[in-house]
Amino acid sequence: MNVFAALADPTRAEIVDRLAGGPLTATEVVDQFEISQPAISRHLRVLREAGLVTVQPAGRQRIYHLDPAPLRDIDGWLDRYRRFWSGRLDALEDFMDQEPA
Amino acid sequence: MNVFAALADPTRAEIVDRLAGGPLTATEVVDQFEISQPAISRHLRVLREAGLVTVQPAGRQRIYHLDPAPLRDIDGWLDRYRRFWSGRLDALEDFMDQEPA
DNA sequence: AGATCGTATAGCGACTTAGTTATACATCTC
DNA sequence: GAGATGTATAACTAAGTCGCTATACGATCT
Repeated sequence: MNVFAALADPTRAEIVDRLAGGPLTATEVVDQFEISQPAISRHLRVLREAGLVTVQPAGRQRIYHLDPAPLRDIDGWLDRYRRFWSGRLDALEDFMDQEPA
Repeated sequence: MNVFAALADPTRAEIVDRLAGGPLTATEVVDQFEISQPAISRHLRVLREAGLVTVQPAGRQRIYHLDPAPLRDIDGWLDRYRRFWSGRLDALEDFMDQEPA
């Protein structure tokens, strides 16, 4: 559901990162981390529920693919804030005119 | 610390959204939500610790400003994934053409 | 069919989180 | 200085999360 929550866990963020390099089976993901297979399975479930990955069954294996849609959503959400760092000086100035404690 | 974790809470995400419209005192933030003042105070603390807001004391008030730096960081992190939705067919192909062991 | 493999789920414990009310504390007003 | 105001912290509770081990279950192999 909440993509930010799904990405908040460092293990999950790293799984997403690895899947950016191409699909992986569940076991291949397990092999890249120190934690147990059930723990990875659960992370994959959370990523699935967040829409960040899709599964393609292949016999007894599950091939996990990155689904970039939620990341694109975040990119869109960031649009509201880009003015703060995209060279609009008035926004920057607006942001700057304070005395940090 | 973890910006994603800070943004995972819907109340905090909305506080960030409101601060994009300009600085607000703690009380002004409290007035925009149904939850208690201490709850908001804690959310503001989390946002502060995540670097998403800065505080400027003004007498007994605290003026909270959005700090876009962590959002810019997310924007940078997304660079690794933009190829997935920015129409580059070779990247898509790159992503498709593999046969996991 | 029976064993094995790949993966998911169940159930538990330790820890964290988000809310509450009560209270502390500094600042302002009188 | 005394009271009020703005904000943060403390103490607690309910609920969620993340790890583990044990186990279930379908797919494959023999």
